[in-house]
Amino acid sequence: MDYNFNEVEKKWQEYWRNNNIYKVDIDKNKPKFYILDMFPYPSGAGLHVGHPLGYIASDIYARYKRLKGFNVLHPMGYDAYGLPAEQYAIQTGTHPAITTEKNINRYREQLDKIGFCYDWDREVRTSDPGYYKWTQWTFIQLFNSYYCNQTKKAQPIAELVKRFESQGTEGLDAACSTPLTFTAEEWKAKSEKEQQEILMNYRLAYLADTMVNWCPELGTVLANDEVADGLSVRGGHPVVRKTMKQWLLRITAYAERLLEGLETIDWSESIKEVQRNWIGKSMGASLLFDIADKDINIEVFTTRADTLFGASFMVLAPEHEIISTIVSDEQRAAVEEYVTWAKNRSERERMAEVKKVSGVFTGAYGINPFTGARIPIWVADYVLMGYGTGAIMAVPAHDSRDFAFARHFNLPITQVVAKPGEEPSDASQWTESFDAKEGVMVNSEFLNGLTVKEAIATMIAKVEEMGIGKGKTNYRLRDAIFSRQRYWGEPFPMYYKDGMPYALDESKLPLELPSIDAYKPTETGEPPLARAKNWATEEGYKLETNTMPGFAGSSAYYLRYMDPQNNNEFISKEANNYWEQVDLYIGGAEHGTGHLIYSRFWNKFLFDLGVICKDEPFKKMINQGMIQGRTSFVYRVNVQKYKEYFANKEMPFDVETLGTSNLFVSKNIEGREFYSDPIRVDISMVHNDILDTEEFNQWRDDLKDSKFIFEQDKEGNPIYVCGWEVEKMSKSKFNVQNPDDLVAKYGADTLRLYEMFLGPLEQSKPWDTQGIEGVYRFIRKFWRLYTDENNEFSFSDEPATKEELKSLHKLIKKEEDDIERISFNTVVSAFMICVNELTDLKCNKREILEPLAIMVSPYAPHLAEELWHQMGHDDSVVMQKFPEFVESYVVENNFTYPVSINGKKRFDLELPITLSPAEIEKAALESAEAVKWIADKSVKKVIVVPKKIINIVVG
RNA sequence: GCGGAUGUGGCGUAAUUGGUAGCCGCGUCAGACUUAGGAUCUGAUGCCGAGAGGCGUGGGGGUUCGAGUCCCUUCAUCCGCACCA
Repeated sequence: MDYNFNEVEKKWQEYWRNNNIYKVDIDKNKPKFYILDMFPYPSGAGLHVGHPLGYIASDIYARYKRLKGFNVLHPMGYDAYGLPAEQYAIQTGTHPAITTEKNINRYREQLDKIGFCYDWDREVRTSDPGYYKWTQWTFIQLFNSYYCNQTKKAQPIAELVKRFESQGTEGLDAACSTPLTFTAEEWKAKSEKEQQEILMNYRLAYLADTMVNWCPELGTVLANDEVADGLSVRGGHPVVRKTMKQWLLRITAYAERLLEGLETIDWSESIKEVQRNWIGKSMGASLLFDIADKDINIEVFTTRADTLFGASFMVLAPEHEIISTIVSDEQRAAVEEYVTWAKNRSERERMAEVKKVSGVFTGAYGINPFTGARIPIWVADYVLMGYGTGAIMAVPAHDSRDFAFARHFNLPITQVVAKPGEEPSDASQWTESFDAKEGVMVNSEFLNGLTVKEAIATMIAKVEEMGIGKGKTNYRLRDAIFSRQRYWGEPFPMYYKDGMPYALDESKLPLELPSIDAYKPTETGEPPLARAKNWATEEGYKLETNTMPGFAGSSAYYLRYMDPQNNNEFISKEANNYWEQVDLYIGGAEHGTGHLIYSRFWNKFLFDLGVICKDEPFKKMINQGMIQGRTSFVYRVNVQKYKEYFANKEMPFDVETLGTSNLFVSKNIEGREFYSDPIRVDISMVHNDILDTEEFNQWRDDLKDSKFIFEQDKEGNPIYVCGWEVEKMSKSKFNVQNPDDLVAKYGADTLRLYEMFLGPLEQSKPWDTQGIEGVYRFIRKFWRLYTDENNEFSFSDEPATKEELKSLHKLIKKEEDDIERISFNTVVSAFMICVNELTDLKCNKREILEPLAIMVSPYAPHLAEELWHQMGHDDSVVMQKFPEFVESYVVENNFTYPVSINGKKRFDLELPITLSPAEIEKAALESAEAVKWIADKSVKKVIVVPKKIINIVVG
């Protein structure tokens, strides 16, 4: 009988809970450390081994920091609003709160079994009224704020009103939907409703008609990051474009700060790049083109102002409002047809046909402001209304899309940039455009001879001087659509009066989610909340029936953990000033353009309000990789293919007599890949890639008479060998590793260690079902260090030997070095080495084993706690201090140098560690081995790297 | 197309950051204890070679006394964005 992890783990989990070991409070005598996991959405499927990977890593880091004397905040909670519970509610009528509660309890049970050190007193749930009160509160603040581009921060909308009253829009530079100009008098003359409409143009949370991603299947709109390839990310339902009145958050106001802030935080380069792309800053110019024979002009945006002389046509997005004004009578019918066609195409169709060129001529012409040339204006859906001005000047010679368009419709192509080192050529003969921003300008009047970079600057200066354009920065980032036509989400704290939205008084918060009789839209197509009885204020004004999206509740949850029970303010100054921000955030990289950018935006807004003290929410972030499944396959013989394959050959087995429906052939039987179909098989029936055929027969009714063509192992025994592939872990692929099963079989500590041992945290890797045995052996070996052959604890109080100390000190150094690099797999290796060494040394000394138990406690907390108590301590190992690094972990006084002759290692030389480089060199050259190797050659050079290597160059 | 990574034994990986490549583990092989082993323990295990020795970090080139690590080039795989003017 050796280590009984079941008993031990249960005992200490109870002890930790009963003694509130992991409770944390503000303690100004200690430095703080805030380490956070992305909180999970509690789905019905429970956890698989991939989920706890990041949690285990953060738990180890949190425990380590605590041993190092930090006051560690390490909380956990639930992102409780989500579509699955609501879909389930629609189907079954079960209130999503009930489903969610059930799932949360299951999650909690699973998490507890792994032995995390969360302070559960700080748990938050986004669907708790006490929590979403502050989500609603933040929304009201957004509604009541505008963004001043001069002070570069959010300011109260009341200040804007005062400004309008005294000076109108004079001198105003604020983020807005459409630039407006009016005087103070004009403002005062407007009705209340008109004024509210104007303010809506500036609010950070505003209501507007927008093109949205409408998902008919889900009955709601989705944000851009919730749509991929024209399908909803959750559920994979088709998404169409549609204009609807929606709440939006003016995140675009913060584009520049979101971009700049990336420089100040310690995130992976790849995720920063994802965010930079998403923000998509590009600097260019906006230019005005007059329209021939009309008294209007069109504004275009370009990053290539230098190529203006090469603009041979213009293109408008199909949604561009000027189209109907400029279109000629002859072209009107064709244009209208095209616009209608373009508008009705789904996102998916559009994406699938990106390469297909389509468009129509409007019959109108723009005027090149420099040459006066008339250039035709076209409408085409490759120009997007949502970016820039929805209109472009097309320069086919230097833009591949314009080039394709010009080729298709036979429009002129004019070269204006000469490739570096080449003479200009006839652009109409080109097979592709020259898009690079290099080379020298040609055919461009005053720009000729300038480089592209110079030409851009010169052109912008010129158009600014002429008053027909100006330098301008554009962002790809769009305002975030914030309305969802669903039930299971935060209600907006807004009501409607005279058709305009107003915020509820803050004292009315939280506005609780009402009960309704069914969770789907009303017959008239209104959102589910319209079903609620008396969904109106006390005065009888109608309340908003949309709810907030999933990212609302997750955008500032990390702040609430600092002060989770505070019912009077979002977060107290005291709590925020102490905990400041998240020091280490661990979670998946898939939230790069969603949660992680919305959080940064909310954080910056709350910072502007003065509610919090840090401008960025997450100082350092680690993105853990995904754990993939390793799917096993069996191969079912396809009789037809089999007969075809062996048509002219002798058949190795007779399919007719063996039966034709469930005949499986082992992986390495010759020709198998040509006549069999792979079928996924549950990994629980496969050991070391060998199928347990009896279990397989009992797996499903339709397989109970299966027959097998075996291959032979080395001893000639018949075995059925399965194939395998790395895939996403999922129930339908029969490759799910359930943490509960693993905990039951090997214990939580083994699971924790093994998840870390699997490889670098940030890398995606398949779950290797066999490797866990090795870690399990290590755990038991560790246990045996502390126990004798009768499984009794026994320790010696003798002083440790140099060798034993060296082993321990090496481990301390390794653990301290690697944990800061979040390289836990190498630390686990170091533990294994140390335990192997100490086992060989038969070490049972207290002096070694006590610090060792403390050191292992972040990784295997249950085992460590048991050992600690068995050594006679009353307090928890969690509360101990990490052993100090002993500088002289190299205990010997000698150092062994590898000596190389001409870069080739020849022998080892042992020298005192105290020698200077010159002395080392001298000793090396005089050594007997060196003399032998150098022989008659002359020594040209000696390279000495102290404590590393000696290299002698001879010739 | 643009951007970000990553390439090391049969497999997962390591390498003191430019200094003896392959630590630790899996798998495999051999041995011990066993009626037995999907148990436990011990040893071996990069490749070629009987051996001495040779070859080895995707390929090619370079810098260096010395390169998995730095530079150039090329190939392959994965991920993200994508008609963004």
